[in-house]
Amino acid sequence: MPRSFLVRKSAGSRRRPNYSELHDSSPELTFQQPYDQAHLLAAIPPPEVLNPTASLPTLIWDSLLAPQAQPISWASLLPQEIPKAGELTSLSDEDSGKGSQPPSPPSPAPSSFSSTSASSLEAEGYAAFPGLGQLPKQLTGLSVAKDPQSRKAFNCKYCNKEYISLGALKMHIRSHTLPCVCSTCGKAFSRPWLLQGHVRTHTGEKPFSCPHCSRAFADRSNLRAHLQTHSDVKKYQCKTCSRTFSRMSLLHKHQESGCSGGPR
DNA sequence: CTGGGGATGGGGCCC
DNA sequence: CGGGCCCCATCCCCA
Repeated sequence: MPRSFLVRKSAGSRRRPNYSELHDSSPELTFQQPYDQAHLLAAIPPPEVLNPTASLPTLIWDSLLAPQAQPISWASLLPQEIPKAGELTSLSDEDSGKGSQPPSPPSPAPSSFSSTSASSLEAEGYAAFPGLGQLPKQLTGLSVAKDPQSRKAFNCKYCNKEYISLGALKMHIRSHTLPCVCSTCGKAFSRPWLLQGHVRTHTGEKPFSCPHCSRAFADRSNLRAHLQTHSDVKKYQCKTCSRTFSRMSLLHKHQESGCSGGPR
């Protein structure tokens, strides 16, 4: 099942860090994507198994998403007191958190990025709505739309998306408020670990090493993708030409560019 | 056009 | 219930 089936953002907003405005999600989206098929494919392994059932996950969401109003201005979110650049490294402090974090070397300034910038941010950015931890009902839309079946539903005040749990909604709200701000560039993120990963782009830290080559990555997912390049068997296959790809995105591109049909 | 790296978002799960 | 982490998805960019 698609992971972001409920909360999809426009491609542009996701990728384009326009710090001058808050990206927003789209209006209610409840697609049933052909997408799952792709997932299934992703699970196909042995070459012999590579069959024409390969999917063609067409991404239509983005095109359907229109920019929304920005309920909260960036100005109001960017903490005037963004921690000095020096505190940056404190972010990696989270590495020491649970241990599942990258085997990164100890960070110089262990501390509390999250408790610093994040909280200060929250204090500021959330001033309007007392702490994310206790989302005000008026915000969460705890104007709770009780659906007909009497099942509780929580609506986001910003985009009106609906969630079946308050926790999910709170998490979603963060994507609007972006409480985690990079002290180096000011970019904001919805979750601390997202910021953490971002910070690595500044520090150059690459805690995830490929066991097959000398490459290292800042993100585990990217290492995983990289590992595919070492694999003889690519996971994603074009059902038209049977060609296989290491990434779904490559398959997408291949198909979108018009698969010639014949195997190469 | 293809392949791959970099960056980032979000749901689910675990503690 | 909340925080943190995992995993997956996807886009952009460049060679």
